[in-house]
Amino acid sequence: MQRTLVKDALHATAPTDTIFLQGWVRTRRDAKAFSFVELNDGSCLKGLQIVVDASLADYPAVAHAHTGAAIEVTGKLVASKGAGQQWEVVATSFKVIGEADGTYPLQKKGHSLEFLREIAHLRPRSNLFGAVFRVRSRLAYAVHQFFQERGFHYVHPPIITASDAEGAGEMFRVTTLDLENPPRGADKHVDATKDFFGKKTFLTVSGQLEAEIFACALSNVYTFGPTFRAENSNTSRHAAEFWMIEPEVAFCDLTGDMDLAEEFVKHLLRDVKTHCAEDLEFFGKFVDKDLAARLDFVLEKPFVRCSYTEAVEIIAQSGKTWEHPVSWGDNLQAEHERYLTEEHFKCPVTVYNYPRALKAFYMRVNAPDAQGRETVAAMDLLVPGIGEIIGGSQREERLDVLRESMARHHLDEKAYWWYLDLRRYGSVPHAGFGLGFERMLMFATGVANIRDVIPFARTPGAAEF
RNA sequence: UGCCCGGUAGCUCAGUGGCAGAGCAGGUGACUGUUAAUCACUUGGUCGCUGGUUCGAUCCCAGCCCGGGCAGCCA
Repeated sequence: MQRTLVKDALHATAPTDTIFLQGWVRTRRDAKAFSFVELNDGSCLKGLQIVVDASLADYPAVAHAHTGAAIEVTGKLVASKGAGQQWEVVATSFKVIGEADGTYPLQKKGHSLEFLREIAHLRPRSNLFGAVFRVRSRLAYAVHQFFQERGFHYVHPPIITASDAEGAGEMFRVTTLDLENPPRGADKHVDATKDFFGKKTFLTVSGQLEAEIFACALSNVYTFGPTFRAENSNTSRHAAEFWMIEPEVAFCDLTGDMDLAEEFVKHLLRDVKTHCAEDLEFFGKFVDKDLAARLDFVLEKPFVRCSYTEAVEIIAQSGKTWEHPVSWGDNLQAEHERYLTEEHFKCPVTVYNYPRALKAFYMRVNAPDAQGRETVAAMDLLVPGIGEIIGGSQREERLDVLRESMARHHLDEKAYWWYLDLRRYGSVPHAGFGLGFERMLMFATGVANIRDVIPFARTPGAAEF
């Protein structure tokens, strides 16, 4: 018999004589003559109430249907006599497929997020994590939908790379060399030419440089895949392995890039709001009371755009005492970014045109300002509660300027020969950005820790599961 | 990596320099419709680890381990 998902059963418009369900027991309530079993199959937040009469031949099985047990139920879908739900199933058959005894760690009571992280193999069965991972799935779909509908092509840059995408942080080394006894050259250093790829290789920290190649051929492209950073970062917004989306657009300047970023963020939030309404309502109730208001607010208003130079002035004139006072040329600190987006503008803010010295070599150099200060066409999108969610730039398409920037960063042109070739043959203005998928998910759900929006978090000292 | 907070039953937590506590979960029973059901009874402990102080340490001290928060770095 065909299985019906709880989600579909709950949306029934009429009673059904026979329905077949499979799932896991969330809770059970026994009376003298019958039991209530709440069945959840992950298809949606809510469970379906199963009523098992004590006269049923299968009734003894109910005693084994503890919280967490896997069950199969056949029965009639009927209007519930109780107050809490529209539909319930009166069982005609009730089978326990996989028992769960009293050591099952998930209880009906609330658990701390820290505890649930330690049982990452079971936490998807909780209300909160079921909701998180349904939203994660939908959000990934919305990413593809947004770009595909706009004529962007999905490209797959390599996970293993020899190019040290400068400025993006520490990299994980990939090697098959014997670490106990590596081959050494005449200079006693480890001989990387003996390694699997004949050179030093790493896990990618960004697919951007490769995406530029494809943008300069297919015009509009995006990547969406895992990204690795070996920084020893211990914060609620950093993971060593995360998913990143990197669109790259040919014939596009920084303004077009900021437009795309804003449209993209709004599309994702709008989509989740439409298609994950029940899960978002749950987050609004138990995770972040202001979630719904914040999402509406973000969708309604245009994001503020503010140049780095203006931002520095706003921060200086705020009248606040800063742990790190800022003057032109300094990096904006977390406290400054938070002030801009949470207090001053109370809105997502795109800060653009950063000092050249602070940013990566590939960013396009702007004309100096009246005081002769050099900036690059970079932008960061800051959102309340999280901070930087997007970082992007227009890329330097002029060969001579790019070579000068590389020299400033002490980069070897030979290692970037193919990147320079793009500027030699049919070079065009182009721009792109990177959006941290998990940070977007945090923003969309209100979940405060990145470890709780990724199935199995990889952070310094932690790679369980 | 730095600074700060924490670790007591399966979970959430209280507590004390002198026999280890509650609620929930588990078990037994009761209950004619429950919704984190309720009620009665009940099982359950290396008080993170190691060392020190003490007649006596779960409690005080030191080191270590683990978890969390913030900062830096970033998406």
